[in-house]
Amino acid sequence: MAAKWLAKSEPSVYSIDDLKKDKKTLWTGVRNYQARNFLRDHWREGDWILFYHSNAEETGIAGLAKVSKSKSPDPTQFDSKSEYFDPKAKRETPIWYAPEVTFVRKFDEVLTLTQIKLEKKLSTMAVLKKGNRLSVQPVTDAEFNRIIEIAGVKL
DNA sequence: GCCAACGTTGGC
DNA sequence: GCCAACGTTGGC
Repeated sequence: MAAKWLAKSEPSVYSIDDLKKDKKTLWTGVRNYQARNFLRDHWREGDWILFYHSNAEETGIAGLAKVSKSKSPDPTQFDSKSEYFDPKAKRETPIWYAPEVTFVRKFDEVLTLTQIKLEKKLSTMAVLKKGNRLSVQPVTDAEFNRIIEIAGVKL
């Protein structure tokens, strides 16, 4: 069965609307080892992604995407002009990974962090843990299904 | 803009 | 390997 993930992005940097417009994108710029391990070792083609807007006017889950290509090295680590450039990374030994992510849909309304906090069935979500800054987090089937239900999405 | 919580760096 | 200093994340 396909795994489920939550991935954070600041909408001022890259929003669900940007993904809708682009249809797909490489999930570049993750520079945290724990998050990197999820991207490199666990994201598989067909996995679901909850697109989370952080540092936003409306913080919360803004839509749905899918992993369309896994295990792809993040090209920005090799680009000396990129803010994500990593001089330690070599093409034959990449450090950072950027799976390709494809737009599925935008929620009619953002499922806000406030709503998530109020929802009993979502109380287990990693994103609610105090001080959890991980930009990539696993989501359980139960959590995912409840979110989809609240958002009124039929898959 | 503030600041708590966390991850990373680097001296020892 | 310890840990203080520093930088970043992200909610508010």
